[in-house]
Amino acid sequence: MLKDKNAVAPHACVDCPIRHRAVCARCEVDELEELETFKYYRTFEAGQTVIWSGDRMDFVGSVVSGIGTLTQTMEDGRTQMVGLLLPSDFVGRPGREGSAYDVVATTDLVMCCFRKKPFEQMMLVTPHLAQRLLEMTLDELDAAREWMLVLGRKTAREKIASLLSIIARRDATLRLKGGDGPLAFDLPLTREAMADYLGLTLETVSRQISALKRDGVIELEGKRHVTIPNFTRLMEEAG
Amino acid sequence: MLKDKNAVAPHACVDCPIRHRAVCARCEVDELEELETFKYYRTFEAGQTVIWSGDRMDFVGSVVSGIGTLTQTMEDGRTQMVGLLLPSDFVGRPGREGSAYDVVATTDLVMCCFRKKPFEQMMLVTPHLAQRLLEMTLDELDAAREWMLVLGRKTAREKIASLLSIIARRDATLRLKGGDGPLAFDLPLTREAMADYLGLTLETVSRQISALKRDGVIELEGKRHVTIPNFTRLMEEAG
DNA sequence: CCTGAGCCTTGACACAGATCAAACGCGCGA
DNA sequence: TCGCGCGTTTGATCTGTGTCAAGGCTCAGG
Repeated sequence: MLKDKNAVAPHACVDCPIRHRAVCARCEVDELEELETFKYYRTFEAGQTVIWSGDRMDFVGSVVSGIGTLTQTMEDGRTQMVGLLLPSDFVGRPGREGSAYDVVATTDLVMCCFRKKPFEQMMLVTPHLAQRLLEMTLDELDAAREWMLVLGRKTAREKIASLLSIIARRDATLRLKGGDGPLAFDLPLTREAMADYLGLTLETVSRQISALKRDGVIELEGKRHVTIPNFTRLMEEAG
Repeated sequence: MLKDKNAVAPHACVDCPIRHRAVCARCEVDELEELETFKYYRTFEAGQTVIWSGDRMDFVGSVVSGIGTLTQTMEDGRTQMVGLLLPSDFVGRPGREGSAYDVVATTDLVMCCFRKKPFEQMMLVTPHLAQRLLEMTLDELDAAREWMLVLGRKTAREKIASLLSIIARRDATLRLKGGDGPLAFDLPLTREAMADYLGLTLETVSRQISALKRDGVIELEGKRHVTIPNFTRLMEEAG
């Protein structure tokens, strides 16, 4: 687990893999240089908690690589995932002291962090930063509302199909291959994490995945590697 | 229903009831004057559709008075409400052609609209506007995520209690009375609309409201007027 | 006054998904 | 190599909520 903990050397922003999709996407080179004066990297191992809900946060930042989750928990332990953090996604809210959610690294995770104070000040005078953050926030709001439909109105089978199609689509765009042959990817989430995302129990998740496999909608190799022979079929199953 | 259709004379922004909470909240007087050059009012009767999902939208705007809803519908008719529009809430997304949701007036509704093109251009050069919109969008995102927990993990009874406490709290802040005696308000939604918000059927909503009444958590006068004898108790029921 | 249309309530029953329980399989450390 | 732990699968049963159906209340219009 420790093997490549230090493999991620801090890079210059201009070489950053998320350069054109993160909050800094619209920044000019001189603005990037300013950002770099208060930027630092942090790495987390799979399973580690990045921040606890309510904890003071003195940074904001972007996911560079790996996958994280945003979850809310009730006193009695019921938990609901409210966001999936993928490379280029933004964490933290300018103008707020604490975190509203638990943030957990699902896989090994690298984050590009900015000290909050200077970031907030730079936002006030750098429209490129504020504009991009607004755009990203509006996209996240759309995604959250899409997810409300899934949570409120879809059946367990449709929920699983929805999740798979979202992961498949993201994966396809990340790898930017236009070829529409059978899609294949590794599930980045455990059955339990999927259950938390979908408002189900892990047993139901397992059963519905088995059912989709039995019905030929998906193929499984091991527990995690999924291939989608017919994406249209999957979309129909998702509603 | 037509009685006060024209009672809402266009007002000057400086006298606007939502002056300090809407998207224009941070604008200076000269900025308000610029906004007024491309602003107009529209009124809708209860039940009327403001925009259909997918329709081209040539304006953005704020709710001045009344209540509206944002809903998504699946082909087979299942619908999920994804947002409640209260006075000062913003409708529409700068930089997008069509509406992503159905927007419906639940009560008679007055909207302050801005032609989209000039609004977008003004946003680019007016940080006060963009900053405030970012802040409002972040708040909406938090509300949506809060709602995801309700939809995914709460029981029918908890869902109803959550909805009632949200409406009660908003109502209390709108009327700005610090007094914490028994709260009372009129439900602005039909049972069916509540069901759409909560991911339930209208029968279940009706049953759970009856149960909360039977258990003394709420009191009902007619079908719509609710009083909360003990707000803490209601919060406990909401989880 | 009657009538009909919305909206709401209540009951009986069915079923999707939760809960409880057992066992599998794979990887890792001893 | 064994054995343990974690993630997963599968089975049996229970239960909360959906579905279908009937009837009530209230208000507007004839």
